[in-house]
Amino acid sequence: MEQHVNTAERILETAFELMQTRGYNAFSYADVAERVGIRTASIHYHFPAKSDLAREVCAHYRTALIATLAAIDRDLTDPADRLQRFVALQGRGLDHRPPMCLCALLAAECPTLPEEVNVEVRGFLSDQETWLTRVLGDGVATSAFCLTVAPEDAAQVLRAGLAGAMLAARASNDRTRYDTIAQSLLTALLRSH
Amino acid sequence: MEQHVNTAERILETAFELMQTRGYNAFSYADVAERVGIRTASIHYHFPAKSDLAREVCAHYRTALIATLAAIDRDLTDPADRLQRFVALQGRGLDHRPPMCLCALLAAECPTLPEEVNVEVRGFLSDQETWLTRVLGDGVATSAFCLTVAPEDAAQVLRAGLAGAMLAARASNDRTRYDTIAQSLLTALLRSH
DNA sequence: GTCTATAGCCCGATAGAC
DNA sequence: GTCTATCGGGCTATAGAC
Repeated sequence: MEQHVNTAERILETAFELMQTRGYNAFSYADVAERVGIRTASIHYHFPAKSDLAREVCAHYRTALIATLAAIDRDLTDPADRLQRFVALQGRGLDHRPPMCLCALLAAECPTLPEEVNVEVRGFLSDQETWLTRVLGDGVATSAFCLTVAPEDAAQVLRAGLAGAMLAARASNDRTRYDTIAQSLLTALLRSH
Repeated sequence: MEQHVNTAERILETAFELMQTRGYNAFSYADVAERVGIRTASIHYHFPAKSDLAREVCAHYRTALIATLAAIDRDLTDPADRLQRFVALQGRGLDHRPPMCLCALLAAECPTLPEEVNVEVRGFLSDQETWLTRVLGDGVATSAFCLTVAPEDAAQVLRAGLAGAMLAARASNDRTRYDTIAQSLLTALLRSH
């Protein structure tokens, strides 16, 4: 019988939380089943293979990322404000744990990931860098700030720095590390006139 | 009978290469045994548990890192040159694969790592940031360059950025990405007078 | 759609012969 | 020190009852 709250959705949400904390290789169908309150065989009904589940988790949250970026564009106009909001949203970790971007975690596992998941990871990176490049370019065009490198290079530096900051924050179990590094990074990248 | 070339050393070297490419969870004693040309039981003789092997791999290469940093200090005096050398050495990947720092990879697995390995990962981060802070501080003191943030903050930004750059390079399977991001990062951080 | 049961594999680890 | 043999467990995945 179909659950009142869609089972596939609950599986996706649970798998996302596990992947965001443990990555792909270190979570199992048994972990998901236990949390959702079903058996592993039921997960296979909705997602035949683990790679299917992981791919759909990525696709689901890439869509959410795109929506988040669109919301930033809608709510704020100043490029510097948009960047601050982006940094802050990335910094919202699960519960009270350090923040972690699914994309950054999976990037570390790339050589052992199913190719279809790797495709999503590269898409994640591309989505973020495309948006960052545009916002950074806008900032230069409107003289909101100036850059010492090209917008597309600054975008890659910013995204890489935030990913490294999340890893450092989780490794040292210190949430504040992300914010410290993120703000220093913005200070170093963006110059007011 | 003891091997002509110490078996424990060969195990350590092989385990290091596997950990640098796959991380901790995705390599097995079987992988190491096959490459070294022995049986898994023989590895257990030298390293009783997998956590023992991983800890010793980390300790071994932390020592190598310290030696490398000391060599940079010995060979070069200009702080900017020292930073460039640091970036270049980190960028030397295995074979023709993208560069990857053992520490950055393991940081992604922290929540699933044996605590004794986590201790080494934090030590790795600390070693690098201590050295970078000193070199960056030297650069400011000798007016070789100036910083827009405190040396300890710039050190964290630099290390995080390089870690993120390695992950991006490996995810997109593009070695040049590391160099591009690293140079942009240095350009943004260091200002000449 | 969810279950029980199980296949088949890989894993880390140990016992004991040599 | 290295081997063979094996244990116990976790994993992904499937078959088939309900």
